[in-house]
Amino acid sequence: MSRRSDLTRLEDIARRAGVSTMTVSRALRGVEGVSSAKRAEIEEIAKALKYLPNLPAKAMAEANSGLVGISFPTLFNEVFADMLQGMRSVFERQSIATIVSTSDYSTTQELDWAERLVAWRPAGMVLTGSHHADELIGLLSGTGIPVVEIWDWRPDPIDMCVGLDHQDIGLTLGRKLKAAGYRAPGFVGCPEGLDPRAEARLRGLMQAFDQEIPAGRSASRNAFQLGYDGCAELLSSSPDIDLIFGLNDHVAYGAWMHLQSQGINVPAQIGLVGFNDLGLLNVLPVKLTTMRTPREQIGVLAAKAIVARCAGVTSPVRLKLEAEFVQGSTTR
Amino acid sequence: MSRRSDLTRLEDIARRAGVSTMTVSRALRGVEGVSSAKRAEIEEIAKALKYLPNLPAKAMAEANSGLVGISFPTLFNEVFADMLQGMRSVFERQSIATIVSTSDYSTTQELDWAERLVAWRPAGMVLTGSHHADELIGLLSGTGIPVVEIWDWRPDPIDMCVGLDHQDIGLTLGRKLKAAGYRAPGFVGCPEGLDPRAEARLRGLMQAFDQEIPAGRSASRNAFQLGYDGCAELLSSSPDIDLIFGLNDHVAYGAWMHLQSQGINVPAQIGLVGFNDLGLLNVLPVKLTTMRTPREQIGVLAAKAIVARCAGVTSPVRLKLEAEFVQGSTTR
DNA sequence: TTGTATGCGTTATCAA
DNA sequence: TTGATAACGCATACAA
Repeated sequence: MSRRSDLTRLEDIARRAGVSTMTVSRALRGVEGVSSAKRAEIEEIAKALKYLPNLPAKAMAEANSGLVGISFPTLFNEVFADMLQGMRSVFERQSIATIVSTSDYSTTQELDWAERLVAWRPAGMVLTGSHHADELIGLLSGTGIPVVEIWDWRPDPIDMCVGLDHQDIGLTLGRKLKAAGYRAPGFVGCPEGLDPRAEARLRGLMQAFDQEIPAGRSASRNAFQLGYDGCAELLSSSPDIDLIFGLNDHVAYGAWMHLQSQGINVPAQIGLVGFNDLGLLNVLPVKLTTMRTPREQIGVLAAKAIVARCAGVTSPVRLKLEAEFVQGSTTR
Repeated sequence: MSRRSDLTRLEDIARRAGVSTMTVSRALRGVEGVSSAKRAEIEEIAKALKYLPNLPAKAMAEANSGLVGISFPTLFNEVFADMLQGMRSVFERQSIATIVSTSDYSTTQELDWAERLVAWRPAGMVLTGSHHADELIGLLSGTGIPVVEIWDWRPDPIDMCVGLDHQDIGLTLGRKLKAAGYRAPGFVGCPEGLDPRAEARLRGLMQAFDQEIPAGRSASRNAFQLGYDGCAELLSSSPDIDLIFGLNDHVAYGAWMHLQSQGINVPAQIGLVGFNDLGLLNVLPVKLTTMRTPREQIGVLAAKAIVARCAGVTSPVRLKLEAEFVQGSTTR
């Protein structure tokens, strides 16, 4: 295997233009200090030779690859896909490539990924949530890599954070529904240690209703199914509830399908509430009561925080965004 | 900004171990030609010093970053997320990082991404479908980068391909339903040039029924909504249909919701067919008739093809996989 | 405005 | 089995 690739290098352009490699480098990077005549000529030659920069070489010279790593629990969830979309819209404009990974809600997997990522000397990294393996801090400290934790907000992030205070949102939602007269809430799709955000929301909800946190099963790959089955279980174990909280919209959707199949009237007999305000809900014959979360915005702001840091801005970004109560027809 | 990072380098380990950098390099890579005593000592020191390889430097020295680029039309579609999952399961085992991009069904965007990717000197790239910008071939030719086109099968891929013959699948499906006695099919979510696979399936279906290809709107971000609205339109424009093909399961799902809302009995009055056999369908009170596509398997095989090529295997992979007819209760 | 010398961390090559 | 040297392609630092 030959060591040199046959792709055009700065040196090839330099030879053709009769200048030094450095002049070409400066010209193509848009750095000051190149006469506009030379710059134009160099750009033309570069285009003719179909020059593509050697990014690994650039990364090595700069001790920074310019890559950004992003870790999500899963991509089988529109919530994370939305945040990813938001980040991409910013990163693409800057020609920043992203290395996306999924951790399956495992801090160990997240840590493994982080180690492999650091080996790439990334320009930044984005983590979902605020629960991480202990070793992660040690790994990151001293590297100077900008880190943004998203989705979760907390006062003392590793570096920066852009997200929601899920417990507070749960509390707000719970109070709203308590004020609407609901007294006996049930929960479908309760987390069991996998999803800390869902747990935090649940804590807030319970606080509003002065209840214990129920045990339950977590939202797995098929949240619809979980909602459907979970609703059936809930109705048989707690027949006197007057309100059902779904862990998220998907779960609530599944629960709604089950309530329909049982001929239970929503909201007359039982109220139903989701979380996130996902687009898929538009197809429900009824509008689900839920909380709208600014997912794409979170992605945009997180990406901008990293871009700004790379540009030298050192402000400590800690953004707590709000969720909006969406009154649907599944609650009174 | 300091140029040298403060992370451990091979040289640091070499100094501590009293050997040369090359010996450390060989030892940590598992290359033959290092005494087991030295190897053990070096590995220990590397661990103590928390050595993480400098991958950009490695990439430059080898003229190959080891990264794999993957392009999808979108990630807001479980189909692509499934294929991604399959690829990841293979690449993660090999510690191969992936740069994933979405093209929004635009060959121009795909081309832009490909250019940026080639600049990374990737070990391979995966493209969705067989429709690409003309310039893409020129860009890739001579680079030696292994390319796999997935989802679509075709006899003459750029390099390798792993996918389905969508037209043939449409034909099979259409014949099956014609044999079941259906005569007047309608289509919801017809593509308009965006999704060539959907068009190919549609051609196959139409061929089975000897009909013209209908005009229509493509599946956008919210396929449920499209199915719901599209079904309404279809019923008013073609009241005498006896069968509805959804562009995919999501669309069919939306259509089903609309049929329910209109009190139309499925399959007694109208049959309904989807495509893909997605997990979300488990929550439907009825099992949808559809075609099951081996999405994760496609991903796994595509990734393995790239890994094999990197290992020196030169076999021309061209895999046509089959889809399986799933008889549900939405057709007779 | 332009060029020269040097370094980035790793691997290939060849010599010992 | 080990080491010295050169090279990968680009950017920084400094000189002209």
